[in-house]
Amino acid sequence: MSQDEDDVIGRRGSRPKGVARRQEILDRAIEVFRERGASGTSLRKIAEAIGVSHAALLHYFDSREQLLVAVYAHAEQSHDDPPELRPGIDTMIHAARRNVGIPGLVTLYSTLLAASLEAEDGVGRDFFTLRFEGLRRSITESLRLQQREGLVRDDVPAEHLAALLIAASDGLQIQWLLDPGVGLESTLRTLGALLRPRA
Amino acid sequence: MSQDEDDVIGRRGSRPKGVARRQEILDRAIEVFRERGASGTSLRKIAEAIGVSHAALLHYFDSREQLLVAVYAHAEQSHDDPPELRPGIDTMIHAARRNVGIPGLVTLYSTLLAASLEAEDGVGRDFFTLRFEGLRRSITESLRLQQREGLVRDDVPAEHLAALLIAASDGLQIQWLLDPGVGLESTLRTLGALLRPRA
DNA sequence: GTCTATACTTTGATAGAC
DNA sequence: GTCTATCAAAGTATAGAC
Repeated sequence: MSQDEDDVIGRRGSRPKGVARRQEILDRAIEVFRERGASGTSLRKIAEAIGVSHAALLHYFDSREQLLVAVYAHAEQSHDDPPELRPGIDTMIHAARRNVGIPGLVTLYSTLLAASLEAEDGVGRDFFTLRFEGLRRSITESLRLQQREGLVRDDVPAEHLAALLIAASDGLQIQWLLDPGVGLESTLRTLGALLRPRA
Repeated sequence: MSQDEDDVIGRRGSRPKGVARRQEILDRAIEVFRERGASGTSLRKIAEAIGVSHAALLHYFDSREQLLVAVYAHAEQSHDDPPELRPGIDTMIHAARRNVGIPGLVTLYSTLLAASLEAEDGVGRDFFTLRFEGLRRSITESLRLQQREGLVRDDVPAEHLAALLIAASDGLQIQWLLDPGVGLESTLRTLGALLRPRA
């Protein structure tokens, strides 16, 4: 495998082109998306808001989709990792509470995810496929442990619970974006109650 | 209120322009989307597949978004209504089993939903906001009844369960589109198990 | 290595002919 | 009611300045 091959979030192998400048662009792009989402964010608008030409952006990112995925991935990475929480309902609640402060990034996530469904392949498709695989695996593993410890009901398969946790989080965020009256955190807590063993 | 005002799925009031031809276009458009989703479906591609000019499509639909929303709404309406099922986990499983045969329309749904999140207003935004409100209300009502009948555990609020059902269905469909190995129906059945009272 | 300038192609949308 | 012609904006690609 070549060292210059791209990975899913657009980084290059051993010879990144302009790591520092690239990071700077990424940081400023996140600021642009944080409030207002990806609404009407053409490559040219983003470039204008950052203060460069749209062609300069394409010097660091091969396409608009790659830039957007990199922005989301970078924003996700820069989150404080959950404070000593094992993957499960608590980490999802933690993420939800954080996300209510950055609706633009939540919108960006949903938009990129939907766009990735339409593509046969591409950066977005690979990114989200790997993301879901990784999430399901780690949550399943964690839930299985919690089942053995009596913290989670063990009469249902952990794989299903993991997929349900992720699905519920994603789906609830969408409902919340359309109607902030939907209680994101409280509804997730109810899901947590469903997971607890029958006393 | 004017009779010519559009409703959310693009129908007009008392003077529809070309109802028959419009339906014909809608039907053929559904066929186009059924297999391959909205992937690369520009207005011109759709028009070409149907056999008209792209301007002709815009004669019946004010915009691309309105056409797509109308296509999805029409496809949804033409489904056989659930056979005597009250809104709840069973109707979601019924819908999921149907959707596995028409992945293109599921993709279209997710795409339109994500696009509606980015718009301040517009046809899509209104359509999905009303759709979720209506679904949550009818499912909540139905679940509350089933709680009284002892079919659903009553130690959690029915409103939360309704939102969770919808969210889980939407989220699982996305995971399933990215990885058909995800058991759509079986995972929903597990959610159904979580809803049942503790024997 | 970094970026501007520029041009190519496709898109959604509009105007007006028939 | 449907077409052709046309538009502005978009994503993308390339050439070359510094």
